[in-house]
Amino acid sequence: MYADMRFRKTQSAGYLTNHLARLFARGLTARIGPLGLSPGNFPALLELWETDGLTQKDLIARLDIEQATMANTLNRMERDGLIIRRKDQADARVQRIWLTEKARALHGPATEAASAVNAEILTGLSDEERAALVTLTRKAIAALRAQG
Amino acid sequence: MYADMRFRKTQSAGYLTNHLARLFARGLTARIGPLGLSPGNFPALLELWETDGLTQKDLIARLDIEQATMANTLNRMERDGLIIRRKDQADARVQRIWLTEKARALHGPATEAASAVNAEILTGLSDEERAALVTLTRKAIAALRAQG
DNA sequence: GTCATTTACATAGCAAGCTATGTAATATTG
DNA sequence: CAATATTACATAGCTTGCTATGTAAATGAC
Repeated sequence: MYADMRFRKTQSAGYLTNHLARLFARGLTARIGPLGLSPGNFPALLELWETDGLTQKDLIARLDIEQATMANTLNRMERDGLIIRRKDQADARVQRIWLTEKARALHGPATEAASAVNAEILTGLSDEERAALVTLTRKAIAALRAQG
Repeated sequence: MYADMRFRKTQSAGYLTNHLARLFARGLTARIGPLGLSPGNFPALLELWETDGLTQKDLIARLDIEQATMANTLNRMERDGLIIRRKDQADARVQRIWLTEKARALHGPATEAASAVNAEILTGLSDEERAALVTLTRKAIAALRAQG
């Protein structure tokens, strides 16, 4: 009489998005691992390639990542020779994050690798479908940001 | 003369999918935490609510999760009183996974919570857009599965 | 100007993903 | 049937996300 209302993973945006995100992460790990990078570095690197010398607070504001997560990621990046942290002159609480020469040199190869992963993971979709997926995903995120 | 070809996070399916997946995970944690569940339990629970007494290998095949990840998740679920593991009669290498009464009782509340999170995170999208997001995401995943 | 509050960051500890490797039981092979 | 290979699972150790909490510096209140 009534439709089957069980929860179906193949109809759940949350379930599917988690799965697709893991596929992207696997692909990115494979492609940027040889460069000495891991997926968690990527967000911070993108911001710093654009604007070097940001503070941890700046990065957090741009990336929707928790402060503690960023602090730990920056620790690993410093350990791996991608950044150095220098105290801000005006405010001793603030650490400014500067890319090393090594990290600057990885800009081209790393973003090319990321683009390749995007193409690879979305091989099953047409150009229009890929554009739609990007637009819808961005729209969902933006709506949440707007309302808080 | 030429378009700016920098990698843009707002145009990257991988970047955006990772972000959206984190938003789903945060929402799910908030909603199912009070039930004594966490997001990582959900995939295994969905399969076991459907078919109790699966083996770890069965779960892995259904979920595209690595064997070691599943073993650790099952350890936590056992610790938290959601499952028990019993040796298979025919093959002593095999552990069959059985839901506890507690876990069976959570079927309704947990799937309702997950549905609520899906609705909540996608408030910015129309019904048609939500359906399109689900379809595109599923299609991308399916294409990768098909080719291996 | 001192005391309380806020800010910026660090640390501890857990979840859940991964790869690599170990181990016991079963299956296969000569 | 003994030796080898394979299978099913466990364990170690890493990354990256989270919450909760600690700490030093700067700011604000009186």
